[in-house]
Amino acid sequence: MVKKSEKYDRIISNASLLFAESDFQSVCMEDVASASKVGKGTLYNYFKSKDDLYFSILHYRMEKLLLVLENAFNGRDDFLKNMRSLIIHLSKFLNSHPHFHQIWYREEHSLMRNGNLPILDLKERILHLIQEVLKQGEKEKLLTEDLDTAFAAQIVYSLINYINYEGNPDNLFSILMKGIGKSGLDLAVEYESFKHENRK
Amino acid sequence: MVKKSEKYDRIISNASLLFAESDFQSVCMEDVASASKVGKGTLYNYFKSKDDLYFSILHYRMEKLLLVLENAFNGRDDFLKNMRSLIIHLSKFLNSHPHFHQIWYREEHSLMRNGNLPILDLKERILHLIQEVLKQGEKEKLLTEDLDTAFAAQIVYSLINYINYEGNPDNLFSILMKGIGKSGLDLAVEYESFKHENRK
Amino acid sequence: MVKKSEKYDRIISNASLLFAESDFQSVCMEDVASASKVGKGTLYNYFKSKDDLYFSILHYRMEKLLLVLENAFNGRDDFLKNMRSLIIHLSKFLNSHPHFHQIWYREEHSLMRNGNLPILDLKERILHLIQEVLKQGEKEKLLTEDLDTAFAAQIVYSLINYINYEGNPDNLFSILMKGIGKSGLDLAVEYESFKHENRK
Amino acid sequence: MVKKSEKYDRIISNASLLFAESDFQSVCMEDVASASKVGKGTLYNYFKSKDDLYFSILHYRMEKLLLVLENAFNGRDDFLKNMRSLIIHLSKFLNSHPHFHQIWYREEHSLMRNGNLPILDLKERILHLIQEVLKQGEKEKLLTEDLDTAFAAQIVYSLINYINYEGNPDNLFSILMKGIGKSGLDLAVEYESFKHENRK
DNA sequence: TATGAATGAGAATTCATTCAT
DNA sequence: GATGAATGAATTCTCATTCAT
Repeated sequence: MVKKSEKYDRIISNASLLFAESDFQSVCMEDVASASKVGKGTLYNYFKSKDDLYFSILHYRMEKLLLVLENAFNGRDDFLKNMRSLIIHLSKFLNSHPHFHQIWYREEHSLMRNGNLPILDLKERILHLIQEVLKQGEKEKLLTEDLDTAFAAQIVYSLINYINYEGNPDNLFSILMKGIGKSGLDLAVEYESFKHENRK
Repeated sequence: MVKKSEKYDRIISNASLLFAESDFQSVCMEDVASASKVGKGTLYNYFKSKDDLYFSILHYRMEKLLLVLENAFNGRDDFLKNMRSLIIHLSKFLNSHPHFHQIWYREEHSLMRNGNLPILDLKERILHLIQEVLKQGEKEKLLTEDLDTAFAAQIVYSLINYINYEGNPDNLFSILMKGIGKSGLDLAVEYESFKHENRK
Repeated sequence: MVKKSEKYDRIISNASLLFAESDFQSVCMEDVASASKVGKGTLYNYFKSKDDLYFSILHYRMEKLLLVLENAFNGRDDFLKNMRSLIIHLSKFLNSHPHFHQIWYREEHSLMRNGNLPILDLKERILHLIQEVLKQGEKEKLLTEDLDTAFAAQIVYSLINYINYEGNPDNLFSILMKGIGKSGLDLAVEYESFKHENRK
Repeated sequence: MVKKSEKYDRIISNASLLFAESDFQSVCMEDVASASKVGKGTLYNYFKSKDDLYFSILHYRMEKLLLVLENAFNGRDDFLKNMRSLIIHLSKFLNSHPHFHQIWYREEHSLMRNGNLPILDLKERILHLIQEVLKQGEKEKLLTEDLDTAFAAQIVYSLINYINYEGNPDNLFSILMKGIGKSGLDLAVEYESFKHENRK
């Protein structure tokens, strides 16, 4: 599913740039074609329609992101390590594909409205993965008792879109950790020292 | 600037609904006109262009929202009361104008890109207001020392879009309060009890 | 139903010419528009689509033709007079609208295939009218006994398309009259002398 | 010219079906290729263009039809036998190639317009053959005196398209025979009895 | 010879905007 | 002011044809 021709990749990349710069309707297929150095008709050999192209960008990247996150999450490590790994890989991925990031953010709502099932499924799987990490934290008694992990996963997910627009995500996650950590334990502090340790 | 004819209001309201249901390009002036029970040409007596109509929706509502928030914020009350007031009024406003809420969320990014100055200015003023409230909390020594209030205001702002989509915003803000509150103080707990007090 | 704007008429006329000269797909809306001296978009104010325009030509003219034939058929006159009247009016009408005639002929088969109901209905009514005239001839004992008038009407109808391409329709109808007339009576001869009478 | 590869035949057959179902522009070379189980490029080894393919269908079949009719017409037999033979073979041929029949009918007019010479030539030769048979009838004093045989051949030709769409062509030809037969002789009656004889 | 990916000319249709009434 | 018929620029998508393999 992930292996496609080099030309498919090229179109996805160039179209991402254009769609990130302007909105869906302001980008025309002619421009996508010439930016990708292919003929207009060629686009339609790879994508059924403009809509298909647009959603393929999301689907293709989200699929790859999910793979990255699945690799980043390692059940054997402890909660803090896994959480940090998740965040770092996520951050890196979004940095490598800023145009995808922008489109993803923009489409959060309309995706639900339009009911694009394959993409909604990918979103569910990403949320599920985050929740898995949080559940581990719960087991390790590091999180607020009675924390609704599904709800917390949503918050993390919604903050994803905030990462990278503000450079260093550590400030944000420091607040997040304190917010969801057990009172008295002050997870944020541990998280901070944890980072310094790792940097050595 | 805020006082306009009844017809202006009607167009803004009906257009909001349409623009919330579909995206900018999918809504045509003909539909806006007939939904508003005016002729197509009449729209152009009130708005220079379709773009102008679209951004007028944002501007008109954000202007009213700012008024509401300015009234809600009362320097004489204490931080918790003001913060809560802010949140409640915000929540109510967004509930009364769900279509505006949807459009606002959707445009967060493109606003910056397109550099629509009057609207960016309104956004700045809303951010500034939130920051003022946070600064008060800082003065009252209720927040994490060295908290970057501008940054925290951004987080609050970004969470605005999350409110109402998940019903009761209290869970969310409980986490937020803990996240930005001073360690040891556990602002979230105070916030919780504060709510119960007020309900009496 | 028959009263339409002058512009509607103009478009129908000009489009007829173009569609008669080339086939459906070879005519483009741009050409129809400029031939009719209207903007391209204006066509779509009068016709939902290119298909609609095409079939409107048929419908519009067939409706008028039916009116003409209904006026031509006069139950009080005798069979020969009515038949001749029918033929003459038909001939005149097709001469005045040669482009329509060409399109009508071309579409005979595809109409049935595509099941354009309003037009099929008009065709049925034209066939019915011809059959009425033939039934009168039957009553007057001028036709072959046991002649299937529905079938004979079909033959007359199918020969309509032949009229005018060969100038004087009298030769054709002389053969037709002999073919359907009662043996011994030689209707064709009567028909011939009838014409000469009328010319005096 | 008639002998071609098996692949040529296959393409002609499959293309006939498609062109009979839809009109020229609605059939695409891709469909013709896949229906014929050859690659798209291969079509262009057999036919210069789509137009060429289309007219080759007509030409190829009309050429074969002409052969059939030439064999059916036998100067030594009498008029009625030859006429009947002509009709039966024609009827059989059109029954075996219904898709060709449909296309042929549809193109009657545009052929003249487009001036496709090889096909117009074939049409002339078919008309000529019919006329030959009629001339024989004239010699045998079976037809209306002064009948214009060229004109009568045209009528017969134009009725070809009617055959098969209405099952048994005998009713039609009975009328035709009466129409062109000598008065008093009543060719139609002879024709009827002739058929019964032959069936024995 | 056979193939089918690539191409781009071409056509239908939409819709913001204008302007005569 | 209010209207909606007229306009044509702009855009998506199709498909005959080519040509490298």
